[in-house]
Amino acid sequence: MVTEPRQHTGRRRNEAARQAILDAAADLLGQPDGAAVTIDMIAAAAGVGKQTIYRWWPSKGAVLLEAMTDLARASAPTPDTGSLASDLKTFVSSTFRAAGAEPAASRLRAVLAEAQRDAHAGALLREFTGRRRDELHGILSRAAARGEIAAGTDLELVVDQIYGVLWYRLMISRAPLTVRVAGRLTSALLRQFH
Amino acid sequence: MVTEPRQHTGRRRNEAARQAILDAAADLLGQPDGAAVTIDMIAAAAGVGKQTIYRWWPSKGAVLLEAMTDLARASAPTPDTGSLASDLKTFVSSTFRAAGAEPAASRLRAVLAEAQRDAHAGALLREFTGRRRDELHGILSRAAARGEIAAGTDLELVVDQIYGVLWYRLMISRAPLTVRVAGRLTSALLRQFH
Amino acid sequence: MVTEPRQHTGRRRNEAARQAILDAAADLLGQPDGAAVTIDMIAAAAGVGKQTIYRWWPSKGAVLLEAMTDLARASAPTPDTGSLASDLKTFVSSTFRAAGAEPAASRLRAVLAEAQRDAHAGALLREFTGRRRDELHGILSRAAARGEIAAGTDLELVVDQIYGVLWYRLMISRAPLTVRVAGRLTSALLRQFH
Amino acid sequence: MVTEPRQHTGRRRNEAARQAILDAAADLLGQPDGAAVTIDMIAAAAGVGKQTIYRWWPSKGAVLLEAMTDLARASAPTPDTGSLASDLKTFVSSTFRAAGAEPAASRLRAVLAEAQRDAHAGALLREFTGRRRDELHGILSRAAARGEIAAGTDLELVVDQIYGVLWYRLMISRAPLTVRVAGRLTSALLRQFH
DNA sequence: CCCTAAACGAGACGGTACGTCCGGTCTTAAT
DNA sequence: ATTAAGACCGGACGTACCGTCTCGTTTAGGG
Repeated sequence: MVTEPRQHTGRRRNEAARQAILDAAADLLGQPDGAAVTIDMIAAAAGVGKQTIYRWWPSKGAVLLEAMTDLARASAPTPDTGSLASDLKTFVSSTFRAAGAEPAASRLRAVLAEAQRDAHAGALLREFTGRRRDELHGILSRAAARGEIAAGTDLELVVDQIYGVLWYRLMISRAPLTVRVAGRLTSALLRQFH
Repeated sequence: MVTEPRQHTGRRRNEAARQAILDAAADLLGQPDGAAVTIDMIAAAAGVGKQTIYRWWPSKGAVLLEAMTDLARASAPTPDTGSLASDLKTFVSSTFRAAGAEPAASRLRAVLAEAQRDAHAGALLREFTGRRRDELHGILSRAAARGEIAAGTDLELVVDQIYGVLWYRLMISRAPLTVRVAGRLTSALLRQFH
Repeated sequence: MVTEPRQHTGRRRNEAARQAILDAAADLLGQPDGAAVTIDMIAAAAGVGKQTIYRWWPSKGAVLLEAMTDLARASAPTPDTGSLASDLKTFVSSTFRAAGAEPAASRLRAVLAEAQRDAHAGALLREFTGRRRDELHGILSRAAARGEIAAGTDLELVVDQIYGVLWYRLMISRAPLTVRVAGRLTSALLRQFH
Repeated sequence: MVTEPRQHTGRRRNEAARQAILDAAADLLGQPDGAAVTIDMIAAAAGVGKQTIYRWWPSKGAVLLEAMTDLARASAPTPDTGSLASDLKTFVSSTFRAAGAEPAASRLRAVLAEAQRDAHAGALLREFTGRRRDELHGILSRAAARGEIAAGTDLELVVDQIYGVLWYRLMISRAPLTVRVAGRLTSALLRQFH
């Protein structure tokens, strides 16, 4: 990736450089061969000095996590049709479809590995997944308020079941994450709520 | 760890050295601080040359996976009381308890990270988890044969939910993996089957 | 050898590190026990990463040769008294005395061995010895111009005879390289010139 | 090099294996690219276990030296025509011609380097060169007895000059070792004797 | 004729050095 | 003050080689 040189911005943070770093990181993370992403690769691809990265992020993992998070920000809004079955199916299907396809799947795998070794990345991953959990939890708690879920149900555990299946298939079994699977999982959970 | 020198075994593989390597790897993997395990550390702790490791394993990840697998071999037998509720509760509880406690949790985290970068480790992890899945699947399919689970239920997806919750809590949320959680998950799944 | 940390010099070569590497190499080369000098030893003694060595020199031999060359730079000036007998005796004596004594002798032995295996070292050794040959050749050609050496004498061969005796005694016979030997060789050569 | 398997010789040393080792070593030493010769290469080329080498030689250098020495054994006899000029010219010319041509030159270079690091090789090299010196010394001392060399001439130093030029050109300057050079050197030395 | 002892081919082993790679820190010169 | 550039230290990587070791096989030669 060759770009024309950026304008310097003097003593203010160069927003274009920040974006170039995140773009380069996201791009490299998505390589399907799962090759390791190094700081030098990111810096070279972004046309940036390494110090410019370390001035703003505490570690390589933090850059990767933020790059991944940024990509996922432009995601589908939480559905709210008033029906648990419909909202849940929509949410789970779109989540599985997005996470299961390349290059997102590669990115998630790389980022999870990074998070095991790098405390900053671990915290950012927890934050990222926390936001997603909150959306899902919102769907469930609204349904519970409507009486669609038996009182006393451990909603956190339901969330774990859904994201557990997602990450397990991504990281370990590499089984498919299709809309069909999302549908089956949703049906099973609805039975669980009776 | 200083030991007296091992006997050589001539041109045949030295089984004692093999075991020393796996023991050292297992030991280092269990360090609670999550420090990275290096090949040099394993070799030094085992009193072995690095080449002796690379002669028999294709990569560091392969050693770590085999060490972890060996540890887990001496695991609890699959329960078979004739009651799904009882068998499932027993299995999930003991699995969660074992995986959630140190030093196993640290080992699993390190090994999962390694498996994302190292194809050999990935294959061995899939093999290892596959054996555990098979046991659980056995419990479920016996219950299905007895009519305790509705025909047409996707048993693989049930297994995914259980191990998904396990790995998700280990890797990402670091939420506890207690017997209490195992009980709630078991109850929820039983409701899925009706 | 523990020293306070060096100043960094940013993106320009750190001259202090360069000198520390050459000093360490020269120092290690002079060990009288003839122990092999390794890159790790040089790096450790210089307080430098190995990469800093390999960034600037193509091989271990190149470092050793440069270290040795640097040491020899501060050598005696070429004599020029107007008398061949006097100039030659002075030059040969001081050369033999310097090369035959420790730690120079150990250094020359190690460096010659390195030069047989390492093409870079070989080229540098040729360059180093070439400079010494030139000085000696200057003495001889000035004398030839004065008529002290018969026309048609192969001066290169005379130089070979002198340095040949030096290196042969250093490398192979380990016979002494004393002022007395230098005197005899000089006398023999003067007879040769008649 | 593939050969049919050798006959075992029971509890007596296998002479064929000894010769195969020396042949392989000599062959590998003569490789013009100056590539390093390893024990494993020798063993493989000779179809021999490494222990069979180390049972009979104390180090790699010792094998190489013996291989080289064996080759040189079939060398020209010492001339003795009764004339110093003739004998010396013959000896020096044939010596220079043999040592200066491939593959002997490569072998000598490799062996000299080995001798700097390996004490066994050093001793054997000294022994080998000593035998050659003795032959040359014989020529000179016979001439001295005939009065062709002035009394008091240091014959050892004459020998040093001849072998010094030889080894210096081999090891360092890589200047040619031709019959022409041998002739000039002989003439120069004869003038030393007057 | 059998039995023991030594030599052999093979190759695993412990250890050491190699040259490469990468993370995170530092400094310079330019903006 | 921020940037691009890239040198720097530390340390892990995977490979190569040395010299030692043990196996199982083969033969010689003494009982």
